[in-house]
Amino acid sequence: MKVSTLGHALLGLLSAQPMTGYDLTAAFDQSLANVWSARHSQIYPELAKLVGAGLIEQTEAGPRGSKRYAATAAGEAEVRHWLQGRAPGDALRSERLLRVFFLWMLRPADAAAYLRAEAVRHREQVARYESVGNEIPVERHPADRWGRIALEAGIRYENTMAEWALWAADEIEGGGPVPVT
Amino acid sequence: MKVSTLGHALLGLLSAQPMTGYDLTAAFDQSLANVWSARHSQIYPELAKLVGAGLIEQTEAGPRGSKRYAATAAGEAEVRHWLQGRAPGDALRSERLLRVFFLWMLRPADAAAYLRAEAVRHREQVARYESVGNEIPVERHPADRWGRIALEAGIRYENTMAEWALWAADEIEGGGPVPVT
DNA sequence: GCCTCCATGTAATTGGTTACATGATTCT
DNA sequence: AGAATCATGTAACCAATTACATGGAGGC
Repeated sequence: MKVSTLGHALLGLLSAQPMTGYDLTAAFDQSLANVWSARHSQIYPELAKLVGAGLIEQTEAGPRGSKRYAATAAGEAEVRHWLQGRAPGDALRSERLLRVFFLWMLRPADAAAYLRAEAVRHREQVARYESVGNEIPVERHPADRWGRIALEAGIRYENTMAEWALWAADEIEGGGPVPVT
Repeated sequence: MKVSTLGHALLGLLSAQPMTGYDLTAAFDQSLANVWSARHSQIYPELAKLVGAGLIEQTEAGPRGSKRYAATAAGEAEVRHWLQGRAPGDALRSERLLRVFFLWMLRPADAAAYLRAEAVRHREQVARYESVGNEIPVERHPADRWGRIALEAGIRYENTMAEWALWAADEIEGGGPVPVT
């Protein structure tokens, strides 16, 4: 059975604690949203597949027809195996960065304005991340610690991009036509 | 007519100079590969759609049945419009970063090893980017300059992630159990 | 009674990758 | 003659988003 990235993410979450599809959807909307996203319409069918593969099992049936799942031993083993296998190349796919390749089509002042607006957006994201970080004071589960570490990656990434955007804007607007060599 | 991101990328490339589908495929394999990727199987149908929408036109028929396209005035206008519209949120979707959330399932030493290996991979990518940068000495088209600027973003990004990964590894291995507060 | 949140599912469509398929030109 | 490269296309499949659809439980 081949398990998708979404499948591995669900298995990882369900290895920390049993959850319903609804809870999992919320997890993807909150902490996980910044590295991987998924809608409930993708999650529910994936849960059914994982049950079929014996990687998770339903542990409880609650009110409103809710179903709580937990990872089986096989499921946890699958996550560990995934974590130790080769990670993909993961070339970043960014429409925002793609646009940069075509900024020569705008007047330099407009291109610089675009970049400065980008810097602002990246800084705003830093602020959002930092407020997320402040709202999780206590660590209940070891997983929380890793959430913080991933958050730090996000903060550093956004700060780097903000700095880059300002540098690029100056490069274009201030720097004169073309500094060959 | 709604134009996809791929469509805009093709329009942008064809605004710089007329090219064949083969040439465009090569462009996506080289410089553009780091921000957006596309295979020929996606490019050829998209070109047909853009012709249908009047955004590009075939300017020349070469040997081996090759077809050269250029952006029309409407096509160039569409790119400029796209560049000035709102860029999407573009939350980074990274399987490599997703894994970090589940590293609590490994022994700390294994988790740290994973992160140090990540740092190495990011540094390797920096080296690759830098050699790409050295291989484009002269700027023929204004677009080349923007390619360099985008490349700089890639270099800064990879360096940031390498530093973060080393920091995280130390945090886990050296830092003791849990630094609450 | 009404609104909000909890809770689960399916269908349609788009975007993207992998695989299948073919053939012409150029270089050695 | 054979290999590499140029060149274009289609089909099948997978991943992901948006829209459709339904209903129960709890709070006001």
